[in-house]
Amino acid sequence: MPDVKHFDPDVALDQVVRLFWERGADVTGIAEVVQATGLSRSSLYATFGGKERLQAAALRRYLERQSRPVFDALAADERGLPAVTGFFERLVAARCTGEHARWGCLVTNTHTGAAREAPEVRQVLDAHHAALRAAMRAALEAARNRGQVRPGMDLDAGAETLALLAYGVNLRSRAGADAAELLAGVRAVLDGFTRTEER
Amino acid sequence: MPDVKHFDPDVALDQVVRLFWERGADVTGIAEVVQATGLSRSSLYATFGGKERLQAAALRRYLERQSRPVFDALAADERGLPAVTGFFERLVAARCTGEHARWGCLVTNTHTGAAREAPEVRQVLDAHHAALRAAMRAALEAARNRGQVRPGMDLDAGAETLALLAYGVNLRSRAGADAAELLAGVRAVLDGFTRTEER
DNA sequence: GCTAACTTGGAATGACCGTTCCAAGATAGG
DNA sequence: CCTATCTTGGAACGGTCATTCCAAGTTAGC
Repeated sequence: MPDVKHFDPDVALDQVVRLFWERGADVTGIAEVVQATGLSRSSLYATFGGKERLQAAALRRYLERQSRPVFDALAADERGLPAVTGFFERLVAARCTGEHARWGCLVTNTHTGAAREAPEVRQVLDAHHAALRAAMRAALEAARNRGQVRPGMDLDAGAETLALLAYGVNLRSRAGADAAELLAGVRAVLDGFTRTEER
Repeated sequence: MPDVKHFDPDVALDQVVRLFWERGADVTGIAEVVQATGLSRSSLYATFGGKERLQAAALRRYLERQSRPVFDALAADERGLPAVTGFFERLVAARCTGEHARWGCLVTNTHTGAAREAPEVRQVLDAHHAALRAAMRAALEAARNRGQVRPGMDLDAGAETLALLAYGVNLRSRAGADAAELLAGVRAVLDGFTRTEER
């Protein structure tokens, strides 16, 4: 017989994601969350718990809605190195232009924040890293099967490299890095991974 | 005929650097700075100005005292790729063990913080990136002169790569990344840069 | 030892922090 | 329509934020 929620928690969480992503969770007060979502403090706390739990929820949402689809597409892409190149080209474009320009990546940003040590948060950071690495690894495997990759290459190490590179791109983009420079940095790695005929 | 300072501003700033580095500038209150330095609020504000100017000063200090010496040593190292390898080995060791373990890099951490858009701060971030890239570029040049590098490589792009990689290492280390994985990621890049005989 | 110039400790400021609480409102089953 | 149960708006909480201010203390030149 109870009353029912007067709002959609899913929509609200998406708005929180945008807020934390653009402004940074640490420097965003509950008052701003209230304003952005239109919820009252009561509803917020009743639905999501305190700020730390809200931040963890937003982070999980970001991973599922923003990162995961891209990772899955990369892992399923059979083209090999061109798939990796495409991934980074889209990444740099998204980080430097469009509606999310200079927002960086919420997961990357969280690495340096205050919540980084909270278990609920750390778990998402690690899950993100594992998923990114796995996708890179899958793409590199496809590349090797197509003979695109230099002989004897360690695919696990290469996947870690590409993941670290993505973090670097995300980080620098938030501080205004030049898109062309980021792309050049990406290209140099992939050139090094590529099998060369003459040499 | 005035009174003279009862403390050494240089020592105080070093203590602030440690505090901001370990805990994060955004979440560190002035009260903590007062406690760590032993100064009074009056002396703090009279000497360094407000928090934003203090943060910029600490960042400059970090760049000069922590980063610059390492960058200079790298740039002056004539060994080529082994110099780069050594740089990253020491970096990973410093980030994952010892008294600064899991602190990350103050400059890297600042990329995602609230002060990242303040001109005084942005300037240091850019200076850091330029110095790091230049040092990497110098090391790669030495490597090419010694025939260690694969033919036709773009040294500027390679330097950007290595800089981005360093940011990735710094970032992930602050969230507890495994040293061995980080080193593997580094190795894969350098292997790709290396000239190979047979192939 | 006097005084002008500066520093220092510490109280006070108003704004904002995350969180709690409660009275009033809304809902659905009986 | 009634009532048990949940939601909602909004006030209120104690704490902390960065910053300011001032009276008291300290110094160096005269």
